[in-house]
Amino acid sequence: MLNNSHYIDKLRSSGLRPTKQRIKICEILFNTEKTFHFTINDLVKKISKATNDKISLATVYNTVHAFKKKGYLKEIPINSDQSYFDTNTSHHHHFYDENQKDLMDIDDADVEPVKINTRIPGKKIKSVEVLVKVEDA
Amino acid sequence: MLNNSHYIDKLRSSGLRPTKQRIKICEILFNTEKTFHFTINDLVKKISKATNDKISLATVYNTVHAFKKKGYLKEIPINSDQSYFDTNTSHHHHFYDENQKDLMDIDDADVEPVKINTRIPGKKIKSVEVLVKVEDA
DNA sequence: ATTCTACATTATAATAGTTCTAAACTGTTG
DNA sequence: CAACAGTTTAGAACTATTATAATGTAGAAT
Repeated sequence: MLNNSHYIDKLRSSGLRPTKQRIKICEILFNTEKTFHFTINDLVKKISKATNDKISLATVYNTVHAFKKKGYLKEIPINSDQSYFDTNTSHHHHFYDENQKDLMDIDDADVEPVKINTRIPGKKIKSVEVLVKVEDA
Repeated sequence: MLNNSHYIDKLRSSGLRPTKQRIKICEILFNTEKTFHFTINDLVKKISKATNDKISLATVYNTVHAFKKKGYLKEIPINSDQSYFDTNTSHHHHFYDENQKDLMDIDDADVEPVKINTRIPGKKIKSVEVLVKVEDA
């Protein structure tokens, strides 16, 4: 509950009303040194640890989608039974450990830029995402 | 309904009993020149077009998972409300058109090999998959 | 400050994809 | 052919997510 004015400004400037639920979720998602990955379920757990006032599940979904739309979160393409989100919105790719079901960033310096030498007429590239699946050696 | 003995052998040799349901699904998935992408729902529709004896939804799921496990199908990592499968099990990447919700192969010759210059200790790379999201230009 | 209004939150219901269950069925082996 | 393990099946159950509609609230206008 340090300095929320930053989040309030951020929310307001992107056209989102700074409600106490959104501010709390900002604190949980963005008050850390390190970025991290989470599912909605993870986030709900973090929220209930962090506060006594519970936030409705619908609001959690709404907020995560709103933040994704505003570019504060990225969704990671992975086939899983649930969606994964990333607080690291800079360009980078992922390792996915199928044994531990663990998702890790790959430092962008460790991936050669992916060149796609073909295009689809009338379409432009929106993103290029690499998922490296790993397993026990 | 051409020559099923091929599928029967294939199934038997991978430890799957060649039931009429599995053979029918093999015909639908593998009797084509071109490989293709499908969801479970797509497959169910194809089946009901192709045969009068309906196959239970549970069997479709079971069979697709069995075929995936045996390496006859690949699942494509994409966040969608449903799972996408690919009868093309060779190495290649995908375009995903978010407007049309259309998934397309990228010819492997059109993608520079993706170099990952880092490793996770104790893990080996199982696959490297590139998903190129496109949108209306 | 009070009122107004559009935006947010909420509990709950609804939906959709997928998995589970347990009974009936069938391919294979002896 | 008998026996058994693997398979299919319908339907129930489960899970993640979205929709609904009533209530609440932030910010602007008065």
